[in-house]
Amino acid sequence: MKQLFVVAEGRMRDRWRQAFPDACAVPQVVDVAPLAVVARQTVWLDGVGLDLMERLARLREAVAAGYRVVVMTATPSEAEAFQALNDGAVGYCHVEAAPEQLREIALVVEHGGLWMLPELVQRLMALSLRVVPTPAPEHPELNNLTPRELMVAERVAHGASNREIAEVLDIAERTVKAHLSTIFEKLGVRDRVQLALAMNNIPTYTAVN
Amino acid sequence: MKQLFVVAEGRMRDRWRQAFPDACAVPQVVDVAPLAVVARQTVWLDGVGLDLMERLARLREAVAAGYRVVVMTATPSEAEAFQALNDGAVGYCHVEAAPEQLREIALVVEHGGLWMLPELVQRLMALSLRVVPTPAPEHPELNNLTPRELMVAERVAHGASNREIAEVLDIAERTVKAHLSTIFEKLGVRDRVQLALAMNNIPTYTAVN
DNA sequence: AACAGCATTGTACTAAAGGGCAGTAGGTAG
DNA sequence: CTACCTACTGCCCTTTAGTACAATGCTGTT
Repeated sequence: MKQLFVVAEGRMRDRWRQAFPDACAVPQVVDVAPLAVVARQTVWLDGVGLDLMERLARLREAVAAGYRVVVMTATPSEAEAFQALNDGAVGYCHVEAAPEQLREIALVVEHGGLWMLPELVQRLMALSLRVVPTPAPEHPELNNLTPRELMVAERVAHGASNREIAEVLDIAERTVKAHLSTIFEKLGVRDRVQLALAMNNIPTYTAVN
Repeated sequence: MKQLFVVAEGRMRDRWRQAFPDACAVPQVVDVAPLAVVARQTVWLDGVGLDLMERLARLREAVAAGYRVVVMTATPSEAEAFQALNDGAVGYCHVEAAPEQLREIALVVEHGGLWMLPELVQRLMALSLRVVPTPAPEHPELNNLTPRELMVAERVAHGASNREIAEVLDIAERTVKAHLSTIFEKLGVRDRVQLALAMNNIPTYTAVN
């Protein structure tokens, strides 16, 4: 499988050459699109020297042309990564990635996989969990809370300490604790952290082990 | 690379056997963990017959043990997929996937890639874009966290206690605290509750009432 | 070699959090 | 009136959380 490197300066980097001896560099995808008799070829997009819009345009062109596109950058950024993958890229890596790394990436994307920096994968998933139709939305047990308990719970849900809550509600700190104890039991959580997460519809996985 | 299939019923499916003639089935990952002399082995987790919590527990065990985990399901769901990948899985597919497909997936994950149903990839990206571009609540300081610190922070963000984190990461509770102290300072939060909220992009009000 | 950053852990201590027990007080349903 | 719920609070105690100070080992870089 031949690799196509799209570079603004039209220059191949040594690492790419090391990774794929028979790779070739092209200034733009459109130029080679007609030549791509073999469908599903992999295109490596070097964004260095291009601004955001230009890069995006190149990416879309390549994707539209039916290529598998891996976006390379000198300054990996979360936002850019997601943007790229969202626009059809199947990989996002550093321009200076090691040759072995490049070959790994090629292998992955050529077999239908997605490749990005491990940290980004984590971030991406964490973020998605917030917007995905929450499987456990709205605690029904919330209705079992008394008005006063709800006040306390809401403040904990926003990171307030017992002392702060006591001050705002003008009650003793002991009372806040008393409310919290019943709240914990009613909602089936064990401490204020889990309460805060539950109040914000964020799942907690600690019950096991 | 030998494939491990974790199944509740202890039964291999024909398709798996076809894809990997020398694969073996095990009832649970923990049972085989000591045998895994070769690091980074791939584990296929069949969740059929298990409830959500059980599946999650198995997944975490396997991930903690250092395996690459592919979660298989009979009823693919967006939420479950993201959940699984968020908890460290690197693949999510159908239990009845074709043998060729399984081999593709194995290849992808063994080379550091991520594999999931194409539709899910689209959905995932579309969803992330809705939350990522918002520069306001984004914590840029998150990039200042070291890998280890990030691990701890993630767990706290899911409601884990120091002891639990220490157990999972196999370090002293004291070390967890040490990491947390640095995290608090780096992210500008004062305790684990605010950290958990910050990690989930939930605003905190403590100054005002 | 010297140095910085990361990861790790210990002792010891302070401060929150959380719970058990007990008691007061107001309101409401029976 | 009695029983019950909600709200509130005290004392005392245990468990977590979090910090201060100190130290070791490893891994890169200069």
